[in-house]
Amino acid sequence: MKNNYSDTEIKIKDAAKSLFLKKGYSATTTRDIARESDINLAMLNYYFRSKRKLFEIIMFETLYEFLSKMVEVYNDEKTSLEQKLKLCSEKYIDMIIAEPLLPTFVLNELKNNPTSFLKMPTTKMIMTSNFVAQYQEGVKKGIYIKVDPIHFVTNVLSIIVFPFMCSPIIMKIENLSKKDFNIMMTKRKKLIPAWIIQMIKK
Amino acid sequence: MKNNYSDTEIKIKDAAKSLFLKKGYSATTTRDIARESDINLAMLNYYFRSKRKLFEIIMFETLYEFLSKMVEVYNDEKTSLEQKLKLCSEKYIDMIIAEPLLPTFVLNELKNNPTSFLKMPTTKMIMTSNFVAQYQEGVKKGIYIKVDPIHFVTNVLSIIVFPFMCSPIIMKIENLSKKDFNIMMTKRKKLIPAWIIQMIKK
DNA sequence: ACATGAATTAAACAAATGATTAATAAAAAA
DNA sequence: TTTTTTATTAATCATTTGTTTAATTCATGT
Repeated sequence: MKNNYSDTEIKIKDAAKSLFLKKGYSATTTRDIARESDINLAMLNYYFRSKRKLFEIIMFETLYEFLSKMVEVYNDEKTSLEQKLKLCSEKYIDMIIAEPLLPTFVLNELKNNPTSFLKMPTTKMIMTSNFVAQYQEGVKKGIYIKVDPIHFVTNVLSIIVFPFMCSPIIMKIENLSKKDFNIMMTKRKKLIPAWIIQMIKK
Repeated sequence: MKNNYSDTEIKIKDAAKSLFLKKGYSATTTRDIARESDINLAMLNYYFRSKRKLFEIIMFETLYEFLSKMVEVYNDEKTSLEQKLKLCSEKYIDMIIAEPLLPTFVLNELKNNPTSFLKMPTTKMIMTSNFVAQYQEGVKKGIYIKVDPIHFVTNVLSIIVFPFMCSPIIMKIENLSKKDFNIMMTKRKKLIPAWIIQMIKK
């Protein structure tokens, strides 16, 4: 079996992703990427035509991977709402601990270029997911407090993701190392589902 | 009475703040700022010595203003915890509606330069505020569920601020205009305190 | 009115940056 | 092997960008 992607092409993409995540699009230069990936500067344009094109490919792939993992949990037919809450709290936090710069990067670059999100097929799927349906079912049954599902979904995501975006602040005011911070986030994995349930239960 | 700040100095700062918020530090050029503020390019260096210095002044002032407003609510001796929740939900949402790019800007630039936050005197004050004390009192009385105050504070801020950072996504999946989005956020002003109370109440 | 210092301007500079070119090396096809 | 295509390199180009300079205008105090 032969590899479709050349070695250098992957090296460029890996280095570029790492740099874009760390410094953002504008602060990352093509020479940065060339140095980090240890390739000749011209190879970037040879494989990707332009810095912008390279960025867009990385942005798309990153978004796609992220959203796929989300929809996976939200649309599982076998799990209950409470199980889903536990699962997504755990999965997302693990995910972000593994790539802590991702949320800020995505939301920041999205602000400048919302079109790239429009292209994502999985985007709108969240509101029609099994997760939302189960919540609305619970509302009908009188178990859960009624609120527009968008608020419910937003709240869950807020409580999971936002702390990571604040990590420099939290680490500063609590005198935490990066390791300590991750321990704190790991503790949240169990706390969040309980909070959310408590929040919506009648 | 004479003005300490020259007209052009203010014009530069206003334009620079607007551009830095919109595009970030790196994507904003000194010529952008000169054009936007309708001043000669050299005036930027004349008044602020460098783009970086100008940025740091704006960053400091913006952070200071933001944090001052926060501490103001958190440390009010006259209000109860529940009143504080209502007040800060209302005040912060109004604040961010007035300047919606602020949270993403602050958190994003902070990531690259956490030192600027260290300089803020008000930073650590949050954890020693009356707000936190009142929560811990409630825990002692057995009214509230016990949890590390940092989680409590983080949750409140998450639910208030994060939706704004997601505004492009929310607007896309819900087909909202900017006006619609603001209406949604205005509705949250009343919902959030109820959610938080519900979340911590035994 | 005049002199002094501050404010403003156009022009220029040096470094950085995204991209291209032309030559060379490596790999694949013939 | 020879030919042809693909990959890689160093050098270069044209802009852009942050900053400075030197000349000019404006304001203020005398």
